Amino acid sequence: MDIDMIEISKALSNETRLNILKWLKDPEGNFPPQGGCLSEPVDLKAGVCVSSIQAKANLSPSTVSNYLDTLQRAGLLLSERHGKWTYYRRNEETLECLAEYIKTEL
Amino acid sequence: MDIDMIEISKALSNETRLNILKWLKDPEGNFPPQGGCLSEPVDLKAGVCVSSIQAKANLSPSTVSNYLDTLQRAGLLLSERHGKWTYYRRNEETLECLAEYIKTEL
DNA sequence: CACACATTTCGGAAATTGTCAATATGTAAA
DNA sequence: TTTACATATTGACAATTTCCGAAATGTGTG
Repeated sequence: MDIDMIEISKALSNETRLNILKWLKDPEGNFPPQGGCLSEPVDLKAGVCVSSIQAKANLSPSTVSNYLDTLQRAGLLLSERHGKWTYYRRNEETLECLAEYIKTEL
Repeated sequence: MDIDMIEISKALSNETRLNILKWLKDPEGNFPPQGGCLSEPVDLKAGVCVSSIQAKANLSPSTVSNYLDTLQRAGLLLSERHGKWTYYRRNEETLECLAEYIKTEL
């Protein structure tokens, strides 16, 4: 796993994006149940849908969609589409690598 | 010690600034001896002067001066003036806090 | 198929950043 | 004090980023 430190730093240098990452650390505590796709085994383990994040961030859907894309391109989030919804969750692996990179490489 | 994650991320989201931080991890290996102030006990422990960093970064003095200021305001570098020279060195404390913050808070 | 809804993409205005040359400041040496 | 050099600040302009509304795309439902 290699870290693109520039992309990651850019992704982290915005308060809302930083908050999204923190919120997703505790989806049950920060978001309503994700009941969108009842027939699929989609629960909070799969992540949180864009509209829930958008409601909490209080920004336009397009902005939030962009932010999530930025975070995903940096490798900090993973997404999974189920029906109409895209569920985003943290990519803990990258977060761990990032902490390790800062400790050893930077 | 509290971490301003946004300021730090902005400071890190530039290749040259990232390189400066890495270069300063091994001043002896990356820079010539800093002999500017012979009467003072200034060696590489105090850091590396702006012109040495500027030569290595291959950017204008003003740009490098700016970058160093950005890194210092983010708490990632410390500076010490000795005579005509300003010596910059890493602030290991902040780097450690940053790794810790990412591991536990983010 | 046609509709409604979740999300993404596009286009653009405003704000920020990158970078330099020119200028200013601080300090040592002559 | 005059000069020379190291660094910092300022002003300018290009490039990038932020953020929105509008339009486009994808998908389940009637």
